[in-house]
Amino acid sequence: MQVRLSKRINELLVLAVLERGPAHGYQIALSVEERTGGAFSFQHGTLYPILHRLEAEDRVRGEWGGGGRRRKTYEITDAGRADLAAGAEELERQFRALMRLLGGAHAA
Amino acid sequence: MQVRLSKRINELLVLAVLERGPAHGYQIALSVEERTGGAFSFQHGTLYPILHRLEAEDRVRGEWGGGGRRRKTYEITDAGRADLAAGAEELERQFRALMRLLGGAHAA
DNA sequence: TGCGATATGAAGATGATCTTTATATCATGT
DNA sequence: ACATGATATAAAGATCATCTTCATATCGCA
Repeated sequence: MQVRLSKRINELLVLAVLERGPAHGYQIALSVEERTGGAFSFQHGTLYPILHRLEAEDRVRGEWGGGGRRRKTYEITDAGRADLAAGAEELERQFRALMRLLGGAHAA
Repeated sequence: MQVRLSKRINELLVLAVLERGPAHGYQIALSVEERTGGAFSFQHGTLYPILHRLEAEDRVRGEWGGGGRRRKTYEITDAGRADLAAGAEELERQFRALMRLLGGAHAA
């Protein structure tokens, strides 16, 4: 698997949540879990490094929010949006190829 | 992600190929690449450990084939077939959940 | 008799993810 | 006032899957 699928999926999940509007890390984790019906979730030791990577690569922009509480709000950048669109398409292509091969194996 | 998706996918790819009939490692690698249109492929340093794991867990059965050439032919077991069916279904469920979230992000 | 393809496996490196630890604020109950 | 649990982030260390490389060996072809 040339591209690490899990890594890519994790990035896309974060970007997809942020496409709906800015959020901070904790919210993103809750959102992913809720919006995938529990199929995907983040350990916080996984999520924050991903956010830092996305930020370092300008796919998201992070800003420390005011108000006592130490919290950082992220928003998706244009580059992030483009990456999300390309990634979602590529991922769907990959999964179709995968399910074609697995397809005969399960009922329904 | 509670279950490592890539690991699971790799196992299912191998099992799916073997469901079509016995094969040895090298053939499995070619088959996966061909049948997924290049979307998935194995490095041999990845494939053989997977086969050994599947064999140790009785999801496949390996037998050293005769004929000079050192080659081991694998066939899927009943447990492997059951695992494949369950895995394919679970994977499709996960994929649908994923695409629901990513869905708005790409054209078509 | 080289060379490339076929064929398998072990060892070491890389790196993504998970667990743990640390820190700190806020809301709620008592 | 104080404890507790939820919110919130991050670094450090452990684990483990995957990749790269090294090692071995046969087969077909030029």
